[in-house]
Amino acid sequence: MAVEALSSYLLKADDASFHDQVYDALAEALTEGVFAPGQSVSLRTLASGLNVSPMPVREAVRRLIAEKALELQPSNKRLRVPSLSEDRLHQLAKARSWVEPELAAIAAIKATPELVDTLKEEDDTLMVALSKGDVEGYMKANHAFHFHIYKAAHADLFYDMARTLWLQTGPFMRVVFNKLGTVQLPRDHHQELIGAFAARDADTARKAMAEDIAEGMDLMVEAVRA
Amino acid sequence: MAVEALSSYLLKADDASFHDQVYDALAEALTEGVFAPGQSVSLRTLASGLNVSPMPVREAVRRLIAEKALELQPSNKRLRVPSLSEDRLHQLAKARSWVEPELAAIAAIKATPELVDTLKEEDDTLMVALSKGDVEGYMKANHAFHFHIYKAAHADLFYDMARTLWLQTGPFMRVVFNKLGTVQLPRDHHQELIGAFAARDADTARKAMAEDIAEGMDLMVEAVRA
DNA sequence: CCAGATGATGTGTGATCACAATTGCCGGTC
DNA sequence: GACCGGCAATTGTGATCACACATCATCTGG
Repeated sequence: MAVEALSSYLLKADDASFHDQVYDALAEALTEGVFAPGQSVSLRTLASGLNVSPMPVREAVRRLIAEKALELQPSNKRLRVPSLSEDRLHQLAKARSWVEPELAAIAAIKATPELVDTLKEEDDTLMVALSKGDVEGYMKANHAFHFHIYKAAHADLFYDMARTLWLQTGPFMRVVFNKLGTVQLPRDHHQELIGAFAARDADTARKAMAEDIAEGMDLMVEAVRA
Repeated sequence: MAVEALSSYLLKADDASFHDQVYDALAEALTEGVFAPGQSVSLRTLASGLNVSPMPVREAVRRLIAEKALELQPSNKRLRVPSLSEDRLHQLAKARSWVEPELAAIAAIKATPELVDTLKEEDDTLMVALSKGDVEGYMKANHAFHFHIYKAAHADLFYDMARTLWLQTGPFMRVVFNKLGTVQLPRDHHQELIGAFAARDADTARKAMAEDIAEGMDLMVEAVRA
């Protein structure tokens, strides 16, 4: 994977420290599947790719390791992107199937018309990407759709759990979606979700989100098995 | 809190890197409530308390921040132990009430006679501590009891979620228990759990664990509210 | 006697150097 | 041509230094 392209993920925010910026950049890159599962990376390579010294990268990476978005190979002590086992995928699916519906339910209660509008927009851009076969655009829009909801729940701990879970799911999501193509991508239950938020119906939101995730993860389990 | 006493938490394991040892030491100290909520700490202080340079402490602390066991004050950018809000406590309670019963259910299916024996022993030492009014002993034994179960589930992701949640619950658990004294400490549902593991009954294990946690967390919510 | 300025101390952050271990490459041997 | 030994480059880790900023104490001026 082109490490040189990493610098484009660095957004200028002078108030934030370097390692925070580096963390954000790497987190986004991982979530969007820039890195392949099993790919090995190195502090110095990342550092030069991001035009910073290895120091802030070390701290950002340490955090990503804590979140299991990266790992140190036990033998080498060398850095790499985790390759996903079917067992771990199942655990991720289970965890996501609990956390994210929960967030959806909380958000539904607190839902505002503004949120509903935003979600409609995000869903539109998602549909456009879907029809154009744009995998990257689909992933970005889908990510945005979900996390606008989660953010609206104002439940920091759950939000962060969801963020971490996506961080771990990201690297091979890309692989799976590239293999499948957008044709087979699920239509999701986004309309159902939007309706639930408009009606502030927590139960429907929870159920719709649960099904949305279950379908998506089933797709990945199938793809990984092959 | 006496930072000098920190070195006793450092267990000699030459194969592990310094920052791992430092992390383990700080994690255990946090789980056992050595640090008070809201207490501010510093890299150099911790480093000298652990007889290492600030470098490995930085990485260990970075990881603990990622796990929300420590935090950087937004104003100062200074390090401190998070003080717990009632809202966050509720989220912790909800998360624990899902993850840990789940782990108990998985562990029950895989339970061995050895596990049951170990749990019986742990419960005995817990009862002894309880009768002696030994808060610290109670907390250690309770921790050991729960995590022997979770370990037996062999579900890394869930195990780590539980570990992180305890890390966050630790600092003020001590405060609450000190305030309450061992007299009011819940008898727990440990016997029920042991029975479920002996019978490899997942549903009973899940239910018993759920009640165990619910009661414990209710106690803390009450104490925090006061 | 007290308030506000000023210095000293402590803080997190980042860069750089040193080091042991591992990896990868290149040339030589069988 | 395949295999193996040895050297160079790369890796993560830890220590140390420099810096900007916040905090706290002290001192000065009113």
